[in-house]
Amino acid sequence: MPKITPRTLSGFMELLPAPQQQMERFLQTLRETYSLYGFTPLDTPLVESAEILLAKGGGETEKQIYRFSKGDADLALRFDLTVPLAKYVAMHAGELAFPFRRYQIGKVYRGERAQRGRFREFYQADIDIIGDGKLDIANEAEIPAVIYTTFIRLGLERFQIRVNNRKILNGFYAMQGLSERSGDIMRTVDKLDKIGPGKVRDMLVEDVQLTDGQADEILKFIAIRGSNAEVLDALEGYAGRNELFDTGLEELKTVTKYLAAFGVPETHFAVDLTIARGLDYYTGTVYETLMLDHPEIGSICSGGRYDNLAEYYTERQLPGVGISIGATRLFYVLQEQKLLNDGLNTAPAEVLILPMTQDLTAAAEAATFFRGCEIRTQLYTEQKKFKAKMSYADKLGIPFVAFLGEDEAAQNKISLKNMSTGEQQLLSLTEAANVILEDMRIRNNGKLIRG
RNA sequence: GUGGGUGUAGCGUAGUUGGUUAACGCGUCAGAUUGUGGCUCUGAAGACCGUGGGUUCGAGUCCCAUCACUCACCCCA
Repeated sequence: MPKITPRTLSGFMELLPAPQQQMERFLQTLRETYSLYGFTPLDTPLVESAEILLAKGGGETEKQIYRFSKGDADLALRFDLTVPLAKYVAMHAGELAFPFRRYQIGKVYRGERAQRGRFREFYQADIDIIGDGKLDIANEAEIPAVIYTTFIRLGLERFQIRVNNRKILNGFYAMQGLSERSGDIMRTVDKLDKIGPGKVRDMLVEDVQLTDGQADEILKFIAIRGSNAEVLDALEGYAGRNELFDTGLEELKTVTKYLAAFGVPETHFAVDLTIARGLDYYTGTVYETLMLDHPEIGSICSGGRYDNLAEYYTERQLPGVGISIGATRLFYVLQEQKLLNDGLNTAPAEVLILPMTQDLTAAAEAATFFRGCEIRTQLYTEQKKFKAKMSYADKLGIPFVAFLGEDEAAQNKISLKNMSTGEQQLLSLTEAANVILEDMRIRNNGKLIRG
């Protein structure tokens, strides 16, 4: 029979068992940290009616979304987790307690060309806080604090959360009489790090069609750098000329102040007037997070404040603030840079039971006993050569092997072998379980971590 | 969507101006070692050189097409 060559589509990540184990642990850290901050988990369907997902219409979403039909239904795969959240909150507004704080970790789909660190199917790990009618500015400082803690817990040090405020940008452009073209300008200015100020100026003049004077004003504005206090000081120089700008500046000052109280050290966040990206529904504070040693990968986490989350689905005014970690991209970078915690055991079990007899009863009973002790246990059931069985444990990195042959059975014991030291003892099941549990504690620095 | 690059055992690669049995490492399997893995040694299996066509006495090598992958742009996590 002719075979179909197995392949995985480009832009779709598929891992071997050991890295998958690391991925699960990675996602688990995200869940634990999010819930530490009082966010509740949410899951929504991967597939939604195209009408819902494309309510906003136009733009990149329309071009990149996976859309298909099944019978008469016009369906699509979710493009992000924010739109499904908007639908969910609009639908259940009457039943939810506001401010509604939810986290969601799920796969999203974008039909674009895959690239290094850019996937077509990837995990987003979102947190959002949705208010009913109003939402206090303090939330805009708490969100990056969650991100800070998450990254620290993942063992990362070299990252920086960059913060800006769209009101400042829009207010500033309004001062220049450029409100109409603020989107184009922001997108151009955002490339500053990549292409440099000279090129940005050229693009502003040629593509966005600004006058030389306007371009120079913008360049001068985005050239404002320094410590957060210095940047805020410099912005004061523009105050009093535009109401929106002044509001934005007040917000940015407040966010900066609260960030410290939420435990984010100044080393890990920076006011940066060039960041503006993210989806265009952001109306206030915006965030973006970079790995300092790998800026070329781009943002691994971004978000911001939006004033009306569910405007396409309800009359109810639902302002919110949220952020999204590109979990697949982040995992990919960590794996590539060998920043994942490789010290932790990625084996599927702590102990492998090797029966040496045809009858597996005693071995199955031993497995049941270990599992009852909360020890992850595998039973090797195949009648293979001893060498092959040992080799199986070795390849999977299983720390202990328990032999169960006639000698052991006669004494109602097992031979427990520690695969890293080679040490082997004849023990009762209870004794063996204690040895394994003790070893797990040592390997995990005193904490009993399973899986 | 636009523009470059690359396709050779499971994986990573070599392959001269076109020349006869396509090479190497890792991995796999077997044996040295029938109740002891990793390390070592010995041996084996495994590739119609992405696919289709063309040029040529002769194509892994040159040309065209096609598909796949990949990088950059757009956009974005």
